[in-house]
Amino acid sequence: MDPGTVWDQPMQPTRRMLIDAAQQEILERGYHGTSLRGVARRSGVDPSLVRHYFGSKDELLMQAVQGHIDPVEFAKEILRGAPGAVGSRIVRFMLGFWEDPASTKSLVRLVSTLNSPQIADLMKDAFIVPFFGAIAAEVSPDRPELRAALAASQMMTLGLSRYVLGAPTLSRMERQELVRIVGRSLQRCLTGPLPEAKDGRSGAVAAARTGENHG
Amino acid sequence: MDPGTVWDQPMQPTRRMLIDAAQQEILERGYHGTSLRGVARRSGVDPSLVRHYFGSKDELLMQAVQGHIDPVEFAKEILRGAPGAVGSRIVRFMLGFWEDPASTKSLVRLVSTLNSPQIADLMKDAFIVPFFGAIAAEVSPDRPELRAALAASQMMTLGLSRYVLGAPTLSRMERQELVRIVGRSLQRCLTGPLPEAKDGRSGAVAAARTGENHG
DNA sequence: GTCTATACAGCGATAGAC
DNA sequence: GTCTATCGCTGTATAGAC
Repeated sequence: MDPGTVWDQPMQPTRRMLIDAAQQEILERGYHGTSLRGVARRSGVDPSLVRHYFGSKDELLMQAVQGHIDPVEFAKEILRGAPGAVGSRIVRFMLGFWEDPASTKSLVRLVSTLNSPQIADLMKDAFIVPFFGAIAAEVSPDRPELRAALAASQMMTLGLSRYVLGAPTLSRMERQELVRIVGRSLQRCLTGPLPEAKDGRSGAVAAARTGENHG
Repeated sequence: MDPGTVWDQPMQPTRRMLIDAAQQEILERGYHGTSLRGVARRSGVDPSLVRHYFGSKDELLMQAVQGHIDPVEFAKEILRGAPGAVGSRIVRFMLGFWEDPASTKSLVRLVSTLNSPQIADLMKDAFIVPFFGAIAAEVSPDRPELRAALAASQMMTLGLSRYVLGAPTLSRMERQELVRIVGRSLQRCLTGPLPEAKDGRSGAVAAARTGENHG
């Protein structure tokens, strides 16, 4: 349960330095406030060098945000333990992920998600969908894709509200209470019963279910 | 339940034209892709005129996004009806808000929220907190601020996932099914029992509302 | 008040020299 | 690999016309 080790892997020192600088810049100035020139300035190199390494601003920032995550590996961690407490474990894991004092990278991710639809797509495809998908596929009795989507929604907004936007109530809540409350809600999303359609729409539900195709 | 009428109120025609142009630009090019010069170009005026009216780009975009909303008025609409179905009514209302074909303004708001922390703050303070706060204050038996925060989280991410990011599952779900599923979850947030602390900290004014919830 | 003209520093991108 | 020069674009600022 130590996300930090997964992201960092050897790369050329200059490249590494530029990415670190970019992460700092994103945190301090926001995604769009970060410039190639600023990253170069902070690193003490020429702006064109940044472009030489990354080709474009977007590519630099994508790499600064992406890191190297294996969501399925994380999902396996979560799935080790009682299925009835998977909600709590997800919340605990994500809080640890975001609050990891050893690195600012997880917050870079959150901040960037808010600032750029591109990065949001990246987060979605590279982490959120496979992570929650793997968990729901294992523990959810029916319509796992729907349950994964709902659970992912809750966790993403929890992170954004608490760490980025600073929504008053969620920011002040203690970790333990969050785990309890959000964990329970998540658990219901994943393994609780889904509300049933009241009229004769079960056909539509069944169709939606079989026709579900992530694209 | 017609959000559109609340936003529009008389203002100088040039100002109005510029704001409309800004909203279009935001929708087409994204928040940061929108420029004073682009708005001026679209409106056929000099870029400096835009600055004369709004002072800065941020101010223009804030006004283009803000409109004139009275969240408490909306909350009153929601509160008219059975308290046990307030969750469904919120979802139905918000979906109508976002999908209103008569105007693109609600989507401008969503898109902008994703793109700029400033706008996100505005949305939070001017709409989300008072809207959900007013509802929770009326229907939630205990800790209404916490319940409002949780409910707001769910709705915001539903909107972002469905309309902006295009998360696969949530985007394809039918309106009716969303109302049912998310509505029920919202209802639980607002009026259901909260999980109790093990050290007995939060006296979850228990029982009372066992009819609607317990997923 | 309403509007235009001009100048400025900064940005991302590109081409090419060493 | 590293750097210089240059392009068109941006937001901002000031001066001034009607």
